[in-house]
Parts: sequence; C-alpha cells; structure tokens
Amino acid sequence: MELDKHYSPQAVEDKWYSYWMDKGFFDSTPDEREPFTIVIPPPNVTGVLHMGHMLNNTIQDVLIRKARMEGKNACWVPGTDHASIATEAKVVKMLAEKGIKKSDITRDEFLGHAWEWKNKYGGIILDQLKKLGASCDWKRTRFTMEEDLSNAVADVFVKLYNDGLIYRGTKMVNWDPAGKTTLSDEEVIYKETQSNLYYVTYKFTDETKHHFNNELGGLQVATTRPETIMGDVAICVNPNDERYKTLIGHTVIVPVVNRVVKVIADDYIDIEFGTGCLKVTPAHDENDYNIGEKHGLEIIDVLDDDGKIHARAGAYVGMDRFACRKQIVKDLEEQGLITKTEHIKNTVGHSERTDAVIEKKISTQWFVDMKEFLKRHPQVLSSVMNDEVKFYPSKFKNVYKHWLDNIKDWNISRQLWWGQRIPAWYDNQGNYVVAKTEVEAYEAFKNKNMTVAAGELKQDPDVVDTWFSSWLWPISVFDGFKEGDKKDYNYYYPTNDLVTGPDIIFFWVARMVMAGYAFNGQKPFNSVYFTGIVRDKLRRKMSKSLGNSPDPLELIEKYGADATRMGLLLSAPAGNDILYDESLIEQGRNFCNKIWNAYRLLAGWEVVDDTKVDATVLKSNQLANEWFKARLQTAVNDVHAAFKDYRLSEALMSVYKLVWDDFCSWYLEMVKPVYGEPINQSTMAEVKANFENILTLLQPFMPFISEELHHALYEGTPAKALIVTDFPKATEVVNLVDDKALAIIAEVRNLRNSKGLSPKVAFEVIVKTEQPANYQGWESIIQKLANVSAISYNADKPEKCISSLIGTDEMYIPYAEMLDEAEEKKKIAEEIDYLKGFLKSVDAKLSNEKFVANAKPEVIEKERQKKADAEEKIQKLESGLA
RNA sequence: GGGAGCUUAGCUCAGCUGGUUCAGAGCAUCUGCCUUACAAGCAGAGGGUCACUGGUUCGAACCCAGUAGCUCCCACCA
Repeated sequence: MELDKHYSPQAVEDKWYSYWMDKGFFDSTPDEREPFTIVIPPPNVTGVLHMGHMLNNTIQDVLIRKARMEGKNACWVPGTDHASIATEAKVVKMLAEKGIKKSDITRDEFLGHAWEWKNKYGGIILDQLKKLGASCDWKRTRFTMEEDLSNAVADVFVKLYNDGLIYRGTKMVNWDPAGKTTLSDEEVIYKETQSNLYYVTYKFTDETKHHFNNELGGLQVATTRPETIMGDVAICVNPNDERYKTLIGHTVIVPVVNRVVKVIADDYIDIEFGTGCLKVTPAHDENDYNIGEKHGLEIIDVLDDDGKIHARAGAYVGMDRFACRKQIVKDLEEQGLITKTEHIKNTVGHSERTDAVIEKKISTQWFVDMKEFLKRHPQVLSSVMNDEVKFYPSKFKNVYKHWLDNIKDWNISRQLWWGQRIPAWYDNQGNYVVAKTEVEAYEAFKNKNMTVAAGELKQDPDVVDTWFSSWLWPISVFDGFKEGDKKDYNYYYPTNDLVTGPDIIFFWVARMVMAGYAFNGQKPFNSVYFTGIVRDKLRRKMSKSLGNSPDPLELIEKYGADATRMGLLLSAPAGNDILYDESLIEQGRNFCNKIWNAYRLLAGWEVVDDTKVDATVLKSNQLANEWFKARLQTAVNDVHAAFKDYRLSEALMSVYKLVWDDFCSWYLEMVKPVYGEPINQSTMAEVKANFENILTLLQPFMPFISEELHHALYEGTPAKALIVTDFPKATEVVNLVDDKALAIIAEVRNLRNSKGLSPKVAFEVIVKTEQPANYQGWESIIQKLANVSAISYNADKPEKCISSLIGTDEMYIPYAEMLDEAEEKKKIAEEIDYLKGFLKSVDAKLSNEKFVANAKPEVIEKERQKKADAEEKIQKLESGLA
C-alpha cells in the first residue's frame, strides 16, 4: 500500500480514542498495583476549552500515561465545577433572552432552568478534552453539585460550625453589583487605575465661622468618590495637624445634602495626603467604617444592590454610581465647590468573575475563622514548607506562606441560587440554628428550649462560595465523606499530582490542603505542578477582547492533537509563562511528519535472509545498532531525570532529538540499504525494535501517532496496545560506542561543503591512527554517508592532499583539484596559533602551585590530558605544514 | 508601601554541589542541495563582555555586596 507523504492526524485520532475507550484502558478500579492518581481541576460547566486548559490537561495526560505504562494503576478523575457566579450569570442571561426575569420566578423554577442548561451544555468541555486525547477514567466523571458532593458540603459546614470555626457576623464585605453577591477577598482583583482626586469644599457653618474662617469659607476635602458624599457623616483630620487643630469639634456642611457634620480627629489620617482632611463615609470604606465605630458615627449606605443611588441618599436617587459621580462633579463645579482636580493612580477592586468595580458594604454573612482554623491544623503550613506536599516550582512556597501568615476570615456566603444552600435555619425572630436538614433544625431549636411553630423555620436563602465545595474535591470524588466501605478513597487518596495554574493557589490549592488535614487528617496530594499562564508572543494574556486566543479545537483540527500537545509542551518549562505561537504547533506537526516518514522508509524495505547480505554490511549494521542503542538508553535516562523534576519540555526535547537526529539522521541512514538493495532480516528486526522503543517514549506526549505506528509496525496485530506497553526504564548505558567514525563523516561533509563541492564528488580517505579499531567495521557506513570511495589506514601521506585532525588522529584526502596550498597553510598556521594559546593557558594553570595544591585530583588530571592532547595536535600540524 | 523572582545567541529557554561534556538547546538566520522516507526535507555554517560595578577564590554565568531594568504576589492611603 502506498503511504501518503504527509501524516494526516484526522484519519487516525478518533479511531484510536475509541479503541482505547472500548478496551477500557482509561478505567481504573482498586487492585494490588500501586495507584497513581490525579484529579482534574474541574473546569466550569459553563466553560469551553481554552489554551490554559489545553496546557494543563496535556500535562496531566502526559503524567498519567507515563504512570500507566510504568505498570501503575493510573486513575485520572474528570469532572466539572458548578461555578456559582459564572453559571448563574449565564442562566440569568439565557432566561433574559427568553424574556424571563429572575425576579419573576421562584427559586425552584430558576434551578430547574439551570439544571436543564447544565444537562444540555455541561458536558461540552469534557468532550473537548477527549479530542485532546485526555485519558481520563470517564466512568468516574463527577460534578461538584451532584447529591453526594453537596451532602459533603453540608456536613462540612455543620461540622465547622459546631467546632466553632464558622460564624455568622456583620462586617464590611465585598459587594459585586453585577453578580449581586458578596465575594471573598480572594475574588477581588485590585487593578491600578487612573483616577481623579477631586478637591471639594465643605462650607463652614455659621457657628464654625465665629472661630475660624478662610477665603473659601470652608474646608477642602480630597476624594476620589464624590458620589458617596451623601453618605458623609464627619470630616476627619489628624489631631497633630496644625492647620486644623482649632477646627476639631466644630462643624461643616456636607454639600449636596447640606448635612451638618462634625470635624473629628484620628491618628489614621495622613497629614500629607490631599488636604489632610478625609470625608468619613462609614458605609463605603473599611477605614471610614473603623473610624465611624470608634467615634460612634451613623452609617448611611447610599447605594443599592445594583450599584445605583439608593433613596437613603436623598439625592440623585436611582442614578448609576458612575453616572452619578460625573453629575455630582459637574454640579459641584457649577456651584464653585470643586477647586481642583488631580490625576492620581490608585488601586480599584474588581470582581474576579464579572469584572465589576467592587463596593465595600456592611453586611451580615457567614465566615470561616481562618486564624483559628490554621491554629488547629498547623500541617496546612508545615506540610508545604517541609515538602511533604511538594511545590513545583518551589518559589510558590513563599507565596503560600505569606498568604497563610496574613490570612483573613473567609466569607463563604453568596447571594445566589445556583449552589449548595447554607444549612442554617431561622425562626420568625431571627434566631437560627445550623443543621443539615429541616428536621434536625427543629430538633436543634427544641434542644435549645426554644419553641417554634411547625413550618416556621426558613432556610438561609444564600448558597456557599463555590470554592467551599471545590476544596473537598480530591476527597469527595472518591466518596471520602460518604458512609460506606471507602475502598476507593482508601486506595487512591492522597492523590499523586495536582496540575494547576498559580492563579488559584489561594482559591483552591491552599484550601484543598486545609480540607485534607481538617477533614481526613491527610494531605490531598503529594506534589503540585504549577503551570505557567498561556500568553501570546507579545506576552499579553490570552483574552477574548484582544482576539489573541486561538480556538484549541480549530488547532487540533488543523494540525492534529499530537502536534498541538507538542507545541504547548515544548514551550512550557514548569512555572514559566508559555508564549504561544502557532509556529510551535507547526513544529509539532513537522515532527509528526518526520516520524511518519521514518516509518514509511522502513515499511518500504525488502527483507531477506542474513546470508544473502554481504558480511561487511552485516558487521556495520551491527555497529550501527550498538551505537543507536547507547544513544537510546542515554535519552531514556535523560527523560526519566527530567520527569523526576517535572521538566516535561526537556523530556520531550530529549525524545525529539533522539528521533530526529540520532534515529532518522544517523541510524536510519546507516542501516539504509543502497538503492534497490534489500535489508537483512536481523537488522530489520533491530530497526523495528528500536522504532518500537521510540514510539513507547513518545506515547505519553503524542499518543495518537505513536499508537498508529505501533500497530502499523506489527501489521495491525501487536502483542499489546502501545498505551499499555512498558515504558523504557532508566539503566546504565553499556557498550558506549566510540563515534570517531561519525566524526570522520562530519569532517568530510564539512570539507566538501566549505570547498563548495557537490555532494556527488566522491573522496578517497586515508586515516593515520594508532587505533584503527575505532574505525574498522564502519567503512561501509562512512562510504555511504560521506560519499567516500575508499578508506585506508596508515598509508603514506600523499604528495598533495588536504589534511585534518579527527581528535588526535590525522585524515588525508588526496584531492589535488581542491587543494589551495597557500590557503591550506594559512589555516593550519591559524589552528596552531590557537592551540598554542590554549596550551599556554593550560600550562599557566598547571604551573600554578595553588591550583595544583587546591584543585581536585580529577580536575588536575583533566588539565594534564588537555595539555598532552594539545601538544600532540600541534606536533602533528607542524609536521604536516613541513 | 512590603515580599518574591528574573536579566545567558535575533526569539524562547537549559546550565544541578564554582574547575572544557562551561559557554549550550530548540526555533529563527545564512550557504549549498528537489540525494530514490520526509522541501512540513537534507548537508553544513555563523551568532553571546552570561545586565552593570566591585569583591571572595588558584579559578566565577554560578558565591557575596551594590547599581540598573523587568515580572509576579501581597497591602485600607482618602
């Protein structure tokens, strides 16, 4: 059968994926083997595959495939995350398109729509992972909001509450006006922003003017948020500020609402900033809130949940906060109350999910007491610091520690419907208990000797933060919280590797460690591999708005999954950002093609008995085999070493060079019969075995093409599928073959090239050496690869010839036509000069007493060897010159 | 404002305990080739004051100090 010149992935990928699935190679059940477990960072159900997922899941697949081939019971658990905010927003939007408003339907109706949506679209991203070749155990697919997992969330909530680690409290929290929910501190992204600092005049009251006045007739107050003026309840200055000392205790008039407020003093105020006067708005700023508490000030929240001005403000009611800011500035300017506008840089919090500007707001929410939590579970920090849980790269240990050292309480309640509902129950007076079920809640009230009427209790309407369920993921996917035999949990947990981005180190990684130790007394994973962030060539993050984010499925369609995987892996050393460029994937495609063509070559050979082939060819093929096997083993060892430190791009590069350079460029060329000749049977067997080993090394990285060729190699009936073939083991490299013969080939090619001669010009070669054995047997290979017509040893140096050094051996090429004596002499003289300089530096070292006294013996020995070599070379060159 | 990390070839990066496997790899570039597996290819070649300045050492890309630039994380300055 004629094979196409180019490898076409489309034809083979689906075939092998179904084959693996049908044979159950991805499935895992506990047995006597050593387990190797990875749980997927569950992508959002609403998500579609992006380049970050591609990288992340390719790495997981490489790790899991290698482990599987090493005979471990490999188990990669897939699943999705319900992603409260993102999904709820999507469903709200979808309903809006149908003309349904969330506020017009009941919670149950909404959830009905949401589940319907999830069932319809929630599997898309997992199907996309299959295209990538992900070898997940799909039978184990989990979802963070399925019943068992939600039960675990409720149990954990109740437990933490009973342990005194969850409390309900009123604090200043982050409010997302777009998502209409509170957020944890981690979900607020602070961005540096160009802002205006407005200098607003607060007029003195008549009472104040008796004591103090100025040409403005008021106090200048600097603010970036004039729209909160209606919530001002005081002006605060530093007690040591000479400018305002006499004003403390007196009053000024808040513009817009004409509220009379006091000037108070607090050390918090920075005399240098702005005018040194702060307008105090306790409802909208944490510091203002603290000042307000200290000084017993009123709290006037001027915003509603949408970020619009609330009726409480008494002005601009119903206006959007940003529109209001503009309007107020305009109005105040007209009244002459804004005297200056300064451009400053400050940081403004944005919602991680909706990107809306976050408002600070006083609210009653549920919190986890993190300081106490960590006090009770010190392993959360120590396990990472002492490498019981290993971070790759380790620099993230610092980040982790710093966060834990400065941790704040975790706000876990969200004003959403899509998620696990908070297991707290309230009576009509607002008394509450925490209980998993309504029945237990009534029971709890009774136990507290409080009477409640039947049907009176109402469950808290809020749900928990999505991460409050995700942190249980490595335990809950193995039913670690469920009553029962816990066979899976005991076998698979703790998992081996977690592969994820550093952006969720606090959201998720840290909290999984917490959950692991708190709920089961064990770490969730042995190692964490932090991938980089996928960026474009210009180091910009991939984003929809920039349009620099390619559609991964189109890439797979265009170049094939193997090529895409390779392109991503090559550019992704651990922890470094990966700079995506389509040319990398082209490189992957070219590599697939190279492997494909290597197969085409040997598939075309006619095989005959060894007896039918010349003995010198047999001998040289044997040498070629030995040579290649040593190279192969070296590469295998490199691959293992690289895997040990999760340097996957280096591992792949070792295989790449092995295949392209050692296997294709050298080995196959060595054993390739001259045109029209057959290959002997034993060599063919060796070639196949070597090719097989290469495919095995490739399988974790490029599973499709390697499986395809593995089957092709055995004409469709291999003993085993490649995916479960043993991965080559690291062992000592034996039979290191001296590759002086290769040096001759390179030198001859080089000479021909530098003289501008056609490769078709054949040379005769004479080698002067004390060790002809280094070359003997390679003659036919040298002749074939370097186009040498004849090779002989230690013959007299011809009258006219080109000479060069192969190590310390000499090589002569009698080829008068290309000899330019003058130039040749010049070159040799230059070479001698260089060597003499080199020799001088070596001599300087060796005659340095301190060097000889302090350096390690092997270093000195090396220097002596260098000296001897250089001297020998110089001597030979000089005699050649003469 | 605090902390961490980085700076090696045109680009992206290796370089472990200081010592010719210490100046490397891949890509890109240049030269010559449609050689009967592959032009998505073959054979070659060029290219770096290892950010800068000092120091330690017989010896520094590597250790120390300082300088400059970049990146990330954290932080309540109106």
